[in-house]
Amino acid sequence: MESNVHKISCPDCRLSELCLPYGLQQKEVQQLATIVKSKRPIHSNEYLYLQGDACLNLYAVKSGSFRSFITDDDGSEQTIGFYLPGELMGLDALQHGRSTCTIIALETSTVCELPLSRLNELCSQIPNLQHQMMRVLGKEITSDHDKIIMLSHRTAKEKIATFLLLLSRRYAGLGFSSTEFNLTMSRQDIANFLGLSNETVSRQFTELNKDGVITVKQRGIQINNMASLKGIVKPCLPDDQLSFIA
Amino acid sequence: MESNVHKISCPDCRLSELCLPYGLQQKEVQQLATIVKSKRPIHSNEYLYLQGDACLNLYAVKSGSFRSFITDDDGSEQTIGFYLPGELMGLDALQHGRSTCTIIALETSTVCELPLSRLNELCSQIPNLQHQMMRVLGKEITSDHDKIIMLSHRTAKEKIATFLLLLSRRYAGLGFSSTEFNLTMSRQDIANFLGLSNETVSRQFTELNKDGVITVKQRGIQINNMASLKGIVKPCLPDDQLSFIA
DNA sequence: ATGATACCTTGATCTATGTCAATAGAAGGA
DNA sequence: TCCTTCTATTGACATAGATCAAGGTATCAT
Repeated sequence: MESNVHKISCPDCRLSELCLPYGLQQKEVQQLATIVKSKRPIHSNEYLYLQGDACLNLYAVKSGSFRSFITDDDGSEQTIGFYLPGELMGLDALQHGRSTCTIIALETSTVCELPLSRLNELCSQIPNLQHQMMRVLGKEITSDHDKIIMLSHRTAKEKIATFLLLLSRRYAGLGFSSTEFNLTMSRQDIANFLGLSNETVSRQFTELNKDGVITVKQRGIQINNMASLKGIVKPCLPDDQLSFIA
Repeated sequence: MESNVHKISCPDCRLSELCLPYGLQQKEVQQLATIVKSKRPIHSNEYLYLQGDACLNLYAVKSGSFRSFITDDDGSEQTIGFYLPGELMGLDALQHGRSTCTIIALETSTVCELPLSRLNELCSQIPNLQHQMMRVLGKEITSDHDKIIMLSHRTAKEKIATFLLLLSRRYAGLGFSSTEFNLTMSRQDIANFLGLSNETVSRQFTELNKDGVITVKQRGIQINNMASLKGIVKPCLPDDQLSFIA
């Protein structure tokens, strides 16, 4: 079973600037790498962990993408967020060591596992790492606040435009095209995430397509007019604050 | 100016079980107390800090209550949360040391100030404190997730019922009545927080009052039928998970 | 007390978005 | 390739809640 665990080298990882090692000195990154475990690939629709599971690790996305959602007692699901490479999952379990949501792979994906116990020890020894953890947690909180604003004060069109714009930025940050990408999640997932019906999501995509702002071919998205897209999003997001949605 | 800063004694504070000292040993609580500063009272409508301010402290509510909100570039406000005694403010600034929201007192209130630099040092020395910080941050995150669910998947009536139920629980946790309390925020604040218009909030209060579930006299709330109120809230909140809304 | 101001309630109407229903297109397995 | 299944689109209709407008009620300073 331990054959699934491989040696990891954060210093060589092309995501290290986006992930926990950010801001650490080379020596510190190497220390961090000693506690990181690589896991076997997780296939589409496989769970990373289930709501209620004991969860004593953080997980960094190495490749692929994930969706997190909370299941109500009545069985209904609420998508909380999507995760792309370099982003950290498992912060929801920090409170009680028990996950409060389920995380599922949207495509074949890989993750790095960081045991919280070891990570906490290391934080005591490496002030930079402690600071970086605080930054990451602070970012999660401000990103959640942005989601709260979006859900309560934006129209369907604004929500879709914001969603696309943020994906665009996140892909760009990963070195991919900011104007052409494939959605790894279904319309239903997007709808649920944005607090809309899937029909409304579909109609908004169609409209943006008709207006020439984007070209939609199923899950393939091409942004033709970035300025218009930004114009739809409320001016409350001054460009550099668009980093949310995790 | 330093006359505003008083010695503080966490070990004697009746809120210590709700606040950061929770789970710490007596000696550790005393260590924590050495870095805590008491501040002069903050009056109604005074700011604790403004969005964009450098903010290198956490603040614990000692008495009174606060509202936090984010202001868009177009000037519109979104209330993010309300804070009661024992709760921590300032977590939004952890990412960049700069606050992302404004916090305003809803009544004359007092706070304890914790410099982040000192707090981080102390976390390195006291593993229990480090864990408690993680728990607090984890709680903030799960509480934000609950807000996200509420905003995107609940009706106006469910939102109001949830809001009242959670206030009730928080007051109960503070040793106050769970069935009778005064709202310290306006209808407008509640509406904005829940993503509703103030008219809708007003109508929902009126309806709950007519149905005998609660008695509303302006800002005075009396819960007459706790069971009905819980019945309105979706079953997704299994009683002990109602601890959110900060 | 009195007036001014802010807050709250209530009613009438409008609209964005949800819901229901049917169709169409992709994807995957035999 | 064809059939099944899942996903996405489109249309018709219903409705929760927003908006607009008016009136009522506290609160507060003078």
